[in-house]
Amino acid sequence: MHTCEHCEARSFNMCNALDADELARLASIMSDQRFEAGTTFIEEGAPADDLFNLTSGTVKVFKLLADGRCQITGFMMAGDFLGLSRGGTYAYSATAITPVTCCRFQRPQLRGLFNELPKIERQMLGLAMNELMAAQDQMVLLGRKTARERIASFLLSLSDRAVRRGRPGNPVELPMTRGDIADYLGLTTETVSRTFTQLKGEAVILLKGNHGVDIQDLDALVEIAGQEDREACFHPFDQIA
Amino acid sequence: MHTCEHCEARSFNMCNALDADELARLASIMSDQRFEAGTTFIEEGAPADDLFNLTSGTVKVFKLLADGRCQITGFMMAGDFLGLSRGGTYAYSATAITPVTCCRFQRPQLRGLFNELPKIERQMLGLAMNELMAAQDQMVLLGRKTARERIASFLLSLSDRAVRRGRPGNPVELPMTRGDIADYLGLTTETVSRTFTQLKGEAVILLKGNHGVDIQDLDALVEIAGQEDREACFHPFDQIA
DNA sequence: CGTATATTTGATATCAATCAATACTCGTGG
DNA sequence: CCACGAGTATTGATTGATATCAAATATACG
Repeated sequence: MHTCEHCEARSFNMCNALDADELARLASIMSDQRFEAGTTFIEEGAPADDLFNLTSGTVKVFKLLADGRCQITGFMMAGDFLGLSRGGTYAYSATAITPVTCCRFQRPQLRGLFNELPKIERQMLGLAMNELMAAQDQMVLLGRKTARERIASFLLSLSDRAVRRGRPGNPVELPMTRGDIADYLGLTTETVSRTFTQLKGEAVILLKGNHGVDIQDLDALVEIAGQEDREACFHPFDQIA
Repeated sequence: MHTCEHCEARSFNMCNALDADELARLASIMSDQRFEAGTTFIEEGAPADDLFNLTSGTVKVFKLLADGRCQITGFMMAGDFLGLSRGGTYAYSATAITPVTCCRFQRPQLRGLFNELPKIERQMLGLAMNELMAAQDQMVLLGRKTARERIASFLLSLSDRAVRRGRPGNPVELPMTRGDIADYLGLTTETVSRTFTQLKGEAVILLKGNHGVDIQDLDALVEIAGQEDREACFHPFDQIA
């Protein structure tokens, strides 16, 4: 019997809003899946047959322009949903940047479940609202922040996210490459690297190899980021009604 | 009796998914409201007591940084919802840029209605998904497009939106100022102006005073925008399941 | 009409992109 | 265990797109 032991306790996800029967019903229509690092398992424009709920690992969600320019719209982790579609085709591409495990739902079956369990719909609405607010923060970052502010905001948001998931907020783990960070923040690899170096020189951070950052002066980092409200997750109702 | 005669027929909104009884129930908890141009009726951080559904006019939704930098995250029109909150306070500010009429819902009452009419929840989920996809397109624009591409994309998206609302797609109406456009596209007033002038010089557009643009060469504009998929609105289920 | 506001246009500055090496990391096999 | 190599990151020099600063027009509104 498939329960949700793999859904991390603090993660804001579908499972923790359902009772045992409902979980069983949910489990009956989902299958576990695993992707190697580097696997692109959702391609923008392809038929959107499945919906995924990550249980471990990190995924980059991105859109490409015709000439290859890439904008990463988010890094997805355990608890996050993937597979938003527009007119039956995926609205973005998704690539595993670490090995990933997830639950796969087939759309027709999920459709039925939605009618059976309105709770799930509410939960999804809450998740969508959270994503929407994160998207708005990212628009502020991309439209109006300097490279320095972007990097500081990024580190803080990764740290907050780790804490929310019950992990230490420091040091910050960076499973993605500098290029991925650049594609997420609307910068280039070189600018990301230079900015890290600069913050290191000011003793605000310490680089732990290529995939870790130790925050040495949190106050300074918050100051640099331009202290917008730190992100938080609430019950769906908080956002809508 | 309050019906939805003011909800524009082609607009993707709550009312057209409900039957007469449900509409009446909805009407019973909402009140009409009007705002003059220039009125800021939602302030980021203020207690989020109300939710608004626009019936006419245009509203800019924005976030401010501490030093006054502004990012407009969207222009809202008839059918759109306003009042997203985070922990009981509004997540953004909203200012009418033309005279605006809207329906106001008080949260506690709306909360009850949600439990009564799950349809509304599904409709809201669909709206949220559409907004999320628009937000992702905007991230691509802000993170990776040139000023020229941003202006072209903006004009096309306003045109599409007008068509979807049953209005002519050309000429494009621009109720907002150059400064608003700049704050939406992550540019400055001057760059917006220069880019309009440039496109006019290439006979791609024709400026009709300060608040109108005639698209003279649609193909060229699409080409400049970098032809991502044109936006479209679908049934909520299309996006989720 | 005249005044305030919004827009356009011009000159210059600047931040980040680009182009170009160099250095580091990490996995692999000798 | 170390050397190699491919990918990844850093650093440097220069360019370039857009911001900034500064007038000059145009538009809208009382």
